[in-house]
Amino acid sequence: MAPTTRQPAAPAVPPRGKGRPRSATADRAILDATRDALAELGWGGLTMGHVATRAGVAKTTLYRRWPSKNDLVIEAVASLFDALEMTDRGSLQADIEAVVAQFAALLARPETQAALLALFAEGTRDPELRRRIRERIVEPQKHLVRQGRALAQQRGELGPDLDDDSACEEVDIIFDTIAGTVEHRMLVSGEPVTTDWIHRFTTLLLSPLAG
Amino acid sequence: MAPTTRQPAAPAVPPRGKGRPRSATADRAILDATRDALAELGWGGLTMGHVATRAGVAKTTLYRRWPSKNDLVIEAVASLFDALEMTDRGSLQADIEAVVAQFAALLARPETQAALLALFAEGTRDPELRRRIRERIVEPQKHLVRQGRALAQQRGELGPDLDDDSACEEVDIIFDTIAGTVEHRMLVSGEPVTTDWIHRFTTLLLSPLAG
DNA sequence: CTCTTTCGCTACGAGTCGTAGCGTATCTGC
DNA sequence: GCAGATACGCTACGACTCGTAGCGAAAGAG
Repeated sequence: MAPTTRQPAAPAVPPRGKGRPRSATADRAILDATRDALAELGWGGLTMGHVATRAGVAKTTLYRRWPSKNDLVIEAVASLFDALEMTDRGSLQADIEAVVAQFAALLARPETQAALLALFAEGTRDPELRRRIRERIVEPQKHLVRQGRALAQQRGELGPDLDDDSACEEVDIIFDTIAGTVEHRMLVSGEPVTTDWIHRFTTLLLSPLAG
Repeated sequence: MAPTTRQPAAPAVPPRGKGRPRSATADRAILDATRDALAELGWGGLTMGHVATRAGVAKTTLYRRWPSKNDLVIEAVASLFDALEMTDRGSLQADIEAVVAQFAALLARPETQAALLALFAEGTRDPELRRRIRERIVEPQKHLVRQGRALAQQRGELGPDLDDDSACEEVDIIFDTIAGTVEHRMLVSGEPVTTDWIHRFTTLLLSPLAG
């Protein structure tokens, strides 16, 4: 596998150029085929040729849009995470539990499991890929933590930020704890994340406030 | 990549058979070469042929011992985790901080990073591989949690187990939280795990006891 | 010394990778 | 309309990796 990952991947809005525009249908077919193939074959079994055939598209067309498997998969997976959202449910604990439940449901999907960890694995060796993962997948999740924090501050459950730096670090530690723990339980330990487990975990997480 | 992962891999103690015994030197050379190649090329760049050449061994010899890349890597990586140990430092918090520091140092090694996540990724699709990972890598770590728990109970920092089931679940949740959080911070967020961060994380983790 | 197993070496078919060249299809600007 | 530009599907290619098979030589066991 080459260093890879240089291009900014397929642009969301193709620049209205001169010649024949790229087929949006093909884009969707390719990403759908990628997710299907991931669920069925896993990361190691996913081949560009296979995706192309399944999408009813020439292999060349894949490479015109995404220069490597990483770039293709990151786009196919990232869109799944767009569904995550933070809704005001009246208390910090309830808000967290709802988001964790959404996150767990996402990680239960077969196409998410192998893909996410394999992307993380490649990311440890490719700083550019890691940057894209953080930008496209991790940051949107971290945003949920900030939202929940702001809501809790409005309710008076949390005090206001002391300074920006420590607030930022606190968001980081909370985020790594929630995401890391849920991922580890589901993907490594391979045990289910039930509502009961979520409740106990969230209680543990919030106990500094209770005391 | 085939389903793989059927054989119990190379036996620790070769059965004293009749003919020429397998070279223990070759075993060590192969595992060392695997770790080196992992650090240098990552999971995707690691090829059986490359490992064989680097170890000064025929490719056939690799396949006689480990039937696939997974089996080879799991053995090469698992031995690194044997170094983790729990020592009595006088308090639960100090004990945890010491173990987390060891764990973080291990995850900082380049050969551990890509390999661990790639193994986890394959494990999501291969139950047998996941079982071997849990047996060879996860269980030894979980044992540290049980040790720390027992020490804390001796000191009176923790009450005795109520029943076996809930104790077991508590060990699970603690373990997933510690391992998941540290892994997520180092391997996904890509941020350093300093002694200061460890202290703050451990304090958060133990706050239910403080209150 | 013989028997058994492992050793390194070479070669093989199958599969994947990423690229190049071709003729065709489709959209834009004149 | 028509010319230019671009994307399309298709085919073929060399380079690489995979996992296996067959060989003669080496090394320990009895």
